Amino acid sequence: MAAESKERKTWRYDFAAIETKWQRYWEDRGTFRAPNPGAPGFDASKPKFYVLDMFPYPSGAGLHVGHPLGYCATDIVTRYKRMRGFNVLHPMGFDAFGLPAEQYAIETNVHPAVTTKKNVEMYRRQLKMFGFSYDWTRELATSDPGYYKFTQWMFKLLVESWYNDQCRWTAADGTEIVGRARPIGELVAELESGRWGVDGNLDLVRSPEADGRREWSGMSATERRKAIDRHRLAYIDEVPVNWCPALGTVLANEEVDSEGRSERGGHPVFRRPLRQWMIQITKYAERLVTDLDELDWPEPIKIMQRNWVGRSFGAEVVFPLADKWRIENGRWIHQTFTPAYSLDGGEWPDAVKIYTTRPDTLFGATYMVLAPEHPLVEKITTPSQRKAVHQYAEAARRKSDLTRTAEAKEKTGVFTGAYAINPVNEKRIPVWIADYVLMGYGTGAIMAVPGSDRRDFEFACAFDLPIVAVVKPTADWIEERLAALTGGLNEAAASGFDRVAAEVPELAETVAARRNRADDLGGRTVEVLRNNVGMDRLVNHYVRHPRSWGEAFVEEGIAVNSPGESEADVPDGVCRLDGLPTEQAKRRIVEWLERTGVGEATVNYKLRDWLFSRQRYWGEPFPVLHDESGEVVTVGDDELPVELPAMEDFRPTPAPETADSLPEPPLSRAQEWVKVSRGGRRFRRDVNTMPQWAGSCWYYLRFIDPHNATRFCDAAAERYWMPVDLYVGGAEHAVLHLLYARFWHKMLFDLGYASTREPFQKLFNQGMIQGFAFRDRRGMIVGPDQVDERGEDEFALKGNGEPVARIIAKMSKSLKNVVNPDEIIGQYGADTFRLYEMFMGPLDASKPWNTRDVPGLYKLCQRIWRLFVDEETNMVSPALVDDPPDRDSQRALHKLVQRVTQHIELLKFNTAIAAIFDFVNAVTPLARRPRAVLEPFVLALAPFVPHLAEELWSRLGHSDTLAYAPWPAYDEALARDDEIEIALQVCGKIKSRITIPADADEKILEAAALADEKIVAAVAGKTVRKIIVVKGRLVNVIV
RNA sequence: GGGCGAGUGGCGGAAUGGCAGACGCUGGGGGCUUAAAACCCCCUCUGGUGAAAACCGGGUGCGGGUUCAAAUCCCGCCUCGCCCACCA
Repeated sequence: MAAESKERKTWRYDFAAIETKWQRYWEDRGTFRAPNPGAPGFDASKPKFYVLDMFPYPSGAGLHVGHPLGYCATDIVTRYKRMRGFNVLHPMGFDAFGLPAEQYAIETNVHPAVTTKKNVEMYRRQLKMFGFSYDWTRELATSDPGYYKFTQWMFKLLVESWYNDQCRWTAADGTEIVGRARPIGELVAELESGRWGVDGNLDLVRSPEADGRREWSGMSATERRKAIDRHRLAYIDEVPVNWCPALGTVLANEEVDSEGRSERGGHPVFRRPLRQWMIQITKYAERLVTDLDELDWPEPIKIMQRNWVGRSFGAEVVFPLADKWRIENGRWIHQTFTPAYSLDGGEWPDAVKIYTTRPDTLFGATYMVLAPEHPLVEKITTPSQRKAVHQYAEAARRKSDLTRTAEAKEKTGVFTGAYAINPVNEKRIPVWIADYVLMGYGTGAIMAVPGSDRRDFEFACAFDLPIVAVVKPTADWIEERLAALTGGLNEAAASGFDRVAAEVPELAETVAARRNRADDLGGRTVEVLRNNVGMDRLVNHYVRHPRSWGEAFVEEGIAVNSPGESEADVPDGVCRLDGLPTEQAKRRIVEWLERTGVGEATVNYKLRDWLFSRQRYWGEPFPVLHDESGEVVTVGDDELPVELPAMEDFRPTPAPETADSLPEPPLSRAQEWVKVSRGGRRFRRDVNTMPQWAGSCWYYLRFIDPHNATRFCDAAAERYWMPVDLYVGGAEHAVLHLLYARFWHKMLFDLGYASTREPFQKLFNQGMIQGFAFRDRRGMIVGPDQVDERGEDEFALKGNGEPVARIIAKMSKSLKNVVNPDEIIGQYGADTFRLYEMFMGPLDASKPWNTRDVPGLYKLCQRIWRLFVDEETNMVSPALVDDPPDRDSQRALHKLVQRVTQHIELLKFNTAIAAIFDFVNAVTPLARRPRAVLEPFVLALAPFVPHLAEELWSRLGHSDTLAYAPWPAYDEALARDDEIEIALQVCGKIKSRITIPADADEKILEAAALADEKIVAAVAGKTVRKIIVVKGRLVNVIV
């Protein structure tokens, strides 16, 4: 405790000794152990609070200063809630499986199990230095077999369940839900009983007399298995992957550059289909969107999740192929089916089904486009087009998604030679293929409405296809377009404009006249045009000649160019849209589509099924076996965990750089492990592993009961602790982790293993801690150690003095601006570090680390220390007295407690700490500081600087930890000032200030203002028209 | 291209319709000290007038608007950051 100075003994604030002492105390006594219900020491009378951090991925670099930002915040909340009398669950663990560990292991040639263990130890040691009040008995790591045993068990649940999307049920909390994951046995029972059948696509058919329905009794064992497998929540499908033979590994889209080469090494990458596990997260799309409404999450995160799920409302419409179908008296007749094919309930043969969000624009569909991979392409392409179509489709297939996107500027495509019939106007329209249509969204085919869609417009221009406007543009849009077309005198704009002008003579004349006067053609020109030509003529011109205007009107508006309501010569049964605003037109056309059987309203989602296999070593093995015929069975629960085999060589296997080589995951080389026999049958284990997300999908549940060997978590404990009341982490997980975990939780909820519909009730995103970096004249990055500060915002290179610019950027090795928390703690202590990070600014803002600011917080710790401890004697300061509190120190205390309490609740720690500064500034000068004021102050300090607070608490004579001491109360009346300063304004300008009793009412304030001599002077000679009095703030005199 | 967020002193930030710049850092001045460190006190948005006290004015990215009153609300623009990106 004692730091000895050279000349005389003083008893300084010795953070190192204090922090070590109290960390040991907490650890030895198990101060922060949180018992589960029923366990010894559990107090059922207290409410619960579950505070969760996003657990770290233990990388080789160790903790950097960004990690503790969120952890400091949750620790403050945790300690505060504990003192408010909550049972608090606050655990920590490690997301220890995953690609970076494997990559690091490959680079350093050390086994990932070894590096992971080492890194976890380093992280744990670093985390403990901060004095976070985790219940360390609950620590877990996702790579621990005792943990992934249950990850595998949950994967088995996915395999052994299906999603009944027609199941209406009431959850225990009373909510009505449509759709529910159920054990696969329930589906089998329905099929076996004959109540349900399947159709040709193996979709479920529930009505007994539906067309194409196949009965269970008439199916072979293999067919039955296929039908069942197709409905499992986890299923196997052929999915294209980015296969890089040279690296011997499959790459994520982001790891492939736009040239189709690997980002690392620049080796060729091939798109190859691979049999992989997929998870039907899409079944939960609707619930993942609607359940967001009741969560206390930042709105931007909710928006991101909604966008990711991408729900849209529209219609599916059938476009029959022209050489197969004709229409007679409103009835569709197929050429070859005799008798005429019945449409009731069945799929249309020889027809293209499209999805659109704008069914109101159906009359403007002048051609169609299929994705190059669309299954119909083969079938409909005419012989003369076959070669071109093939080439195009093949080229598209090789391109990665990224490449396709990168080339998005130029529209490309090929005509198939086939025509389809637009069902609303019975026109023959050509069918094209183009890579701007994606197989993965909607039906993989579109109707092209170049008059109402930007991409279709570009395509129609590129290939000279007809463009029909079906929505009347607004005057605003026409003006904007005109301004763009006539803007300035530049040639390109003018030539675009000339096309319009050629057909509207008055318009041309006006412009020519102005052009001759060398006037500006922007701005006012539009005004002149509007007056000379008239907006109606311009709007009508667009409706007749949209192409001339160079851009499509894609917004909503009034329908045009379709049969109108009042037109007499329209045959019966034709849909009339003209004159209707978009919303009504949509409703009318959908009704028409459904009545005539060529379409229906549908909901579509961008969300895709989740690709769950990775061709990597360092992950959870799949708990499944493949037999020689390809049949898949799950292993028994008693065989879990399926342990990852210890392999000397965990590296990927490079393969020859040919397009037909296939990835060989590292596990395939563990030959003894791979081969399994059961009951005389021979099986092979799945050699893929699960993605890193798997372990983090349910770790918050394992924390509740981490040592349970028989169940992932005790049911009663789960009911007690869930949901997580506060979840803090970085925004980089806004979509994927949080969406996957929500899905996973809902699956467990449906099957009765989780008691809440959502896992994380409140979410908070911490901002990023950035760093300063320096850039010299040539743009090279220079480390801060080589830079001198020359003056205010002026920096120069050490040595030659060349000026450098300071930038704020992410902390990274390449910018040489990473700050190591160990160093800061070594120099100033954990309490100072915690204060600094919390005082930097709002928790959710990104802000730059500036080590220069740290000593200010260190000074605060020292000042607090001296309030209590006499440095000469190492005794409690003589200024600390047992007097009853005087008004000033009492007010300071109540202000402090009020502000700290309110700001902790709002997670505004920077301003809470400002309140602590204010308090210290207020009581430092006092010669006598009452114990009744300083004791509660220590308690209010405890969440922020727990070590210092414990030390002071014990020096004040308490023998027990303050971790469970009741949080100090405050009285708003005692926190209030007796007198306050009021601003006096004349016409909103401050002219004077007065000090007046805080409770002065409006009348007194008004009178005081009018009596003030500066106000009297300012209003002299004018009539006072009005006086606005804001109590406690200001008086504004209007003259 | 779309979505989301941000822009306030030399710096981090405070104030979410009511006194702009709380609190901290940096810098400057002073005190204590043989001296230094530490510590304590004062000043520190800006222009003008003034010896000074003080007084007058401007100011929250830019331009407009609403209001007695705008950093805060509305419209338009600029810059930066993050996420998504041909989603029909």
